[in-house]
Amino acid sequence: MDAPETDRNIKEKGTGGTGGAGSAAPSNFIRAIIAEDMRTGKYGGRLMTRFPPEPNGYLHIGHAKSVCLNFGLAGEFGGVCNFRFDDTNPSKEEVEYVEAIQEDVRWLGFDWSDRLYYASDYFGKLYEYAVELIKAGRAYVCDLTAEQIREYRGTLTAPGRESPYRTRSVEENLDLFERMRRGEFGDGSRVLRAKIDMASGNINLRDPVMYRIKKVHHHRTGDTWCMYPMYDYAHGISDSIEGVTHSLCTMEYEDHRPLYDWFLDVLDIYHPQQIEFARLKLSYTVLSKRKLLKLVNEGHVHGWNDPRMPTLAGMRRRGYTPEAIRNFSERIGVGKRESLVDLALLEYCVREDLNRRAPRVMAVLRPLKVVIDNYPHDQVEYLDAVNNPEDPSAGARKVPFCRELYLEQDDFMENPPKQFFRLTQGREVRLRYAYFIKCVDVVKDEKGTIIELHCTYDPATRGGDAPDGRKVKATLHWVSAPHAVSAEVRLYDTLFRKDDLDEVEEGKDFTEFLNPASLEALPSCRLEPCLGEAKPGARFQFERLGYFCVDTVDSAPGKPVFNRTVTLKDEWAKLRKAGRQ
RNA sequence: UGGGGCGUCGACAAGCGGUAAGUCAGCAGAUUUUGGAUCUGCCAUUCCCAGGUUCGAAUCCUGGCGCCCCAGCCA
Repeated sequence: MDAPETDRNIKEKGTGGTGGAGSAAPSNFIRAIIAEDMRTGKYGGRLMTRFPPEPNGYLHIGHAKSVCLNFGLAGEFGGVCNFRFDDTNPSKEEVEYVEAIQEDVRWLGFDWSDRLYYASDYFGKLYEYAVELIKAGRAYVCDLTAEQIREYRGTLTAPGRESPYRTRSVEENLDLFERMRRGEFGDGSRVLRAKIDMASGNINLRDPVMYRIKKVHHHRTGDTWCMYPMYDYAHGISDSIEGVTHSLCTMEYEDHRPLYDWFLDVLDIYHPQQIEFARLKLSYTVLSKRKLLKLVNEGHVHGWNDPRMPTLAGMRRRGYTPEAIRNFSERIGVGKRESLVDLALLEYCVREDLNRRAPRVMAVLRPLKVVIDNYPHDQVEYLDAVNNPEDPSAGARKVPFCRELYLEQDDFMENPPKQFFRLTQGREVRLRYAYFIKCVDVVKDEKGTIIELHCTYDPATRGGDAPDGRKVKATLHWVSAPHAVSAEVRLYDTLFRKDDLDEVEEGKDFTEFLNPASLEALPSCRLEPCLGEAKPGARFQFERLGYFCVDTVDSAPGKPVFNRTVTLKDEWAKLRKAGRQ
């Protein structure tokens, strides 16, 4: 195998690692194994990993962990990572997925150069190896039905029985296998099996199926084949053909490793090593393609890219950044034990990234009309506002201010608890970048709902500072009523009300724990005028509220729809919540 | 006496015989024109349990206990 060493896997700057001295990346057992193999020259100083998704669904945050691990480690040690679709089961796989998956990995920031492969590229070679195994007396065609094979397999505690077809001659097996290939037999009528050990404690070794007949059109090979190789047979050989050195997969494949090794050993071909790590579990969501598919198919969400989905497509639409996800992948570590990662860690990672880069703007989600009684009727002032206090290079902008404004309904309380230090009657607060105002009157409708506030402002506090040095306890965001842009803003909460959805009691379905309040759409929010022309995908911090991005699907020119990516940390919300309990 | 894996703070996670890193969460305080950000301090005398070896054990040994995975012609 040749070993391209100049390819770069990482488009953007990687996260560093322990490959070099003084790096900050935490160590993990896989990095340690690779470092040791590199040190001893086990593969001639070569490192090749691979990311092998099956194109039968969209990638989710759990896959991101694997992508970051495989591409990240390769980048760190000067190796490469191949992109390979594990497309051995055409009845479940679709081109829609192969395209979406590539887009997701590219978006995450990784580049596989020209190393895009498909297990189906190797169908010919796989067939030849199968013939070789038959000739060596290590594989046979079995006529048992699926049901019979299951019966003969035995149970977890009882050994299996050998198939009556196990002793067929090499000639007969060769003939039958060739005729299987030619399509002479019906689906499910025969399979090719490896001849290993029907009494093995490891059920995977009880003469596993290598090929099954499936007269199904394949998205790449068309109708060339009417039988397809099974994962266990195809995967190790694919790794071997490509010259992979470290084949990383999740823990449930640990029992398959003896089989992975068996095929390569018996065939006596290049032998990569399989290493297993624990798959990611994230609180308040599900990470299994089966469950995600169900959410999509049953309409619990609006597609794979619904912003509430833990798919990369959903998270991207929600406003997550690749940097945040890569950082999250690094922080969670890699181990062998099952663990449930706290959603709060993911949210921390997005906030950390967005805090640095998202321009700040003001947006009022639940508008409450305010009239500044002593402000001139036809006057408009343009006040200076900082775009990002974390980034001076982001500059400043002008924000219009006039007599009629909108404030957030939550920022006014008639009978506030003592911890509430926002606006109330008689109290003075600051309007960000504008003036100190004091509430002098409250207007209600016949039902007693507050519909308007009357305030006075202090002209001497322009910009937000009082020349006499007096302080206010709160600074509120606001928007000029006549200048405001109206837009829909979608607030998201966790998709589920339960943190660990594997802990669902017998007889209950995980969908029973869906959060009915996971989406709240606010149709008429009032935004600062500059937001009218925000481009789809653009991310902002709405001051005091959270990070939002322009929806790429439902926004129209001049009529943006915003998705809340994540809230800001909120002391007041915490106090309120504690007070209720 | 089926096979395999795993058990370190509320959640992740270092540690590899020399006397429990770090991060998130939480709590307290400083600071603040975002109750944001930032900064400080606190948060495992103890590593599933019980024995043993050792001057010394989360790390080694023995025996328990607990959790996860495997009986697709899925991956």
